[in-house]
Amino acid sequence: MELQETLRAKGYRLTPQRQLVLDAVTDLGHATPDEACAWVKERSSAVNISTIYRTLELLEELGLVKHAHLSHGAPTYHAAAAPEHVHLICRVCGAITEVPPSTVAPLVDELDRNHGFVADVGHLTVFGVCAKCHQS
Amino acid sequence: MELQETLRAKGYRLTPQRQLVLDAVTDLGHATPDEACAWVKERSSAVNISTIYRTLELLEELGLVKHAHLSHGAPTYHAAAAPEHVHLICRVCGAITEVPPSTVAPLVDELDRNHGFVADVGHLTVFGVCAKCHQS
DNA sequence: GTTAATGCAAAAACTTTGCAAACCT
DNA sequence: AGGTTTGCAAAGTTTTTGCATTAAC
Repeated sequence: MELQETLRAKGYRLTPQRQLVLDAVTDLGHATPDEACAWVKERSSAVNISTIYRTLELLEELGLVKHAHLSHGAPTYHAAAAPEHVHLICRVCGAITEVPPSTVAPLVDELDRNHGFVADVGHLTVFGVCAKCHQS
Repeated sequence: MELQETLRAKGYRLTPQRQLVLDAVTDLGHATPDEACAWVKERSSAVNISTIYRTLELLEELGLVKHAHLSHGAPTYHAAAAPEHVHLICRVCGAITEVPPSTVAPLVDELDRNHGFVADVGHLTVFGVCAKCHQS
């Protein structure tokens, strides 16, 4: 689905800024508002930081991006078009690994059956220690 | 283990403020720095918000509290002494449910076996829609 | 008496808001 | 043309830092 169609379906307009912000998030994989802003600045004229915030909020409303609070402070956005994935974050080295949702399918089933809770897998983040750091 | 012993083992001192902050987190179950500050203010003389921040950081270093990024922005702390639990957060009504770690044991095993990733269950948060909100 | 910890105030980081000018359709 | 979106600047939040004073040991 084109960005323009999605926007116009709700009376919004396609602007270069909106396309750029979506491109930034898609290309970066994970991006804070600041990082997205920097990405845009590198390859086009700068987009104001407040526009970045407004655009990310809009894109999230449209379901094109999602956000999670991965690190300390800033929220991290990623494109919803990307295949859903679970984040593994190493607390020692900070590395972010992605694993397929099938990994957590049993958990999702369990929560649904026993708690009536429908988990949003695309938003799931597991903190811990990665293989590399666990050796030391 | 007493708070005082734990502190002194590392050359730190026990102060009323530190005891109060730990009490706040323990009693509240989940608390943002601001909420902990309010709790203290209600039953004792006020503790400066910067002291709250410094104390939470210290208590976390000592392993007495842990934090997660549950909501938008503010980190949420909980006592490490409390039994470990997984947080289920409903994106519709905001309700926080706690479930025992056994629920996610299969997932934890899987991540360890296939990715060498040792998950920190006490820090695990699952976003989704709770039973109540899912009906509508 | 030493050294660590607190409170205060100022700064830093992050996010939101109002409004005139510019742009999309 | 008409309504939406942007950039700018200012204000709001949340968190951190420096330093003199106070308190723990």
